Amino acid sequence: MKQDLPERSAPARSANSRPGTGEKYERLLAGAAELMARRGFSETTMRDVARQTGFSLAGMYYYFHSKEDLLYQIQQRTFSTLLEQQQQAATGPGTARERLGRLIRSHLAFYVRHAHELKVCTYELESLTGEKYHAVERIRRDYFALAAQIVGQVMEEHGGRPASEKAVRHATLFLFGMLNWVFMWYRPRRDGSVDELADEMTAFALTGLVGSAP
Amino acid sequence: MKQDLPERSAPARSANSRPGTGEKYERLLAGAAELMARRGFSETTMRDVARQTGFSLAGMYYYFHSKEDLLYQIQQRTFSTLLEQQQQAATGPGTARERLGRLIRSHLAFYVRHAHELKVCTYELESLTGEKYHAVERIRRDYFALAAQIVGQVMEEHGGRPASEKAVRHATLFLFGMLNWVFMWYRPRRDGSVDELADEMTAFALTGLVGSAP
DNA sequence: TACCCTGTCGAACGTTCGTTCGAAACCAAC
DNA sequence: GTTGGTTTCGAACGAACGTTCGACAGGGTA
Repeated sequence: MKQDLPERSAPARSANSRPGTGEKYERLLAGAAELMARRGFSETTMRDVARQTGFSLAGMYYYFHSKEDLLYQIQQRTFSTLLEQQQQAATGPGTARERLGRLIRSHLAFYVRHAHELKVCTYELESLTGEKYHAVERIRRDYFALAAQIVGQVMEEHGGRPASEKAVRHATLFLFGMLNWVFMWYRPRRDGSVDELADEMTAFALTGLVGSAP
Repeated sequence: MKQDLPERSAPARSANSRPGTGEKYERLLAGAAELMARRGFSETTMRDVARQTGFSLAGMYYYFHSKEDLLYQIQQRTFSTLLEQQQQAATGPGTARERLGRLIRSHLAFYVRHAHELKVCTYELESLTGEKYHAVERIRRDYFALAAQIVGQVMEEHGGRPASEKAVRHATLFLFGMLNWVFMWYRPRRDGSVDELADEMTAFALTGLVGSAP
C-alpha cells in the first residue's frame, strides 16, 4: 500500500507516528542540521546522522519518511520561525532606517542562535524537489518581500520619491548577499559580536564605504 | 611541465597522458563545469558528464585521474585567469574609488563570460581535499587580499587615515557577499546588463542606500 | 608487414547509499 | 501475566556511484 499521491510527504506507516514534536525528534533535526551545515546535504549520509544522534539507522525512519523529508522539516521550521520573528522586528515603530537596522540585527541574532539550521536553509533549497521545494521557496519569497519593502522605504525616505522596482530589488539582493555570505567567514573570536557586526553592516548598507566612519 | 604536487593525484597510467590542453580536454572541462554549476559537484555523476560531452564513461579517464581532479582543474584554471585579469584591472591608474569600480565591473564581466566555471569556483571549494584544497584556497586568499587592498584605500582616501584592519576585512567580505550572491539571481533579461549592474553595485558599495540616486 | 603509441570504450568490480522488513524490546492498562 | 500499541534495531535489498581493466581501432614509422 504505497502512497500514490503525486507530491506530499505521504503517510507511510498507518496513521500514527511522527509526532512532529518531542525531545528525540528535536535532537534528530538538530543533529542532522549540524552535519548538513558542515558537509552539505548530499555529503551527509543517514548513517552519519544516526551516529551523531545515537539512533540506529533504521530507528530514525520512525520519525520521518525520507532524507529529503528530514531536510524539509529543518528548512520549513527554521524559516517559518525566522520570518515570524522578522515580521515583528520590521513592522515596529521608527524610521525606515531604524527598521532596516533592526532587520539586519535580528537576522544576525537569529543566525547566532540557529547557525546550522539557517545555513541549511540558505544553501540547500535546491536539494528539495516538487512541492517541498515550492513550499520553502514561498517562505523565502515572503522574507525577501519583507526586506524589499523596508529597503524601498529607506530609499524613498531619502530620495523623496519612490525608487524604481528594479533598484529596490537589486539593493535588497545586495543586502541578502552580504547577510548570506556571513556563514562563510564569521567567527566570533576574530570578528567580534554579532551586534557589532550588525552595526557595521547597517552602516555599510546605509552610507557605504565613504559614508561610514571607522 | 606537469605538476609534481605532494598530495599527488596518483600517476594512474604510465607517465604520459593528460595533455592539459586540447579541444577535447576543453570540452570536457566546460561540460563538467556546466553540470556542476547547475546541480552541484556531488550531484553530478561521471555518467552525466560523459553524456553531456559525448565521451564514454571510461574514455574520460584518459584526460584526468579522478572526479576530484576534474573539479580541481576547473577551479585552478578559472581562478588563476580571474586573478590575473583582476590584478591588471585593479592596479591601474585613477583614484581608489575608480579602481574599486573597475574591480567590480571586471569581476562581473568575467562572470558573464565564465558563469558556470566561476560558480563552481565560488561554491565548490569544500569539495576539494588535501593539497588541491589548499592550492585553490591560496588563490582565493590572494584575490581577497587584492580586493581588501583597494577597499582599504577607498576608506583611507575618504577618511583621511587608515581604517582598522577589521573594518577593511569586513567591508571586503560584504563586497564579496554581494558579488557571490549574484549567481543566485541574475538574469540578463530581467536585471539589465552587467555594466548597469556593476554601476549599481559600485554606487551601493561607495555611498550605500541613502547616498545613491536612483 | 610489423610495431608502437595515442585514444577510446564495453563491461565489470567493489563500495556506499537510502530505504525496508520482520522481529524484538519497552511499557502502561487491564 | 497477558495484551496491544509504541519505539527500536540488525540485517538485508536494490540501485547508483567512481573507478579499473583488457581489448581494440587508427595511424605514423620502420
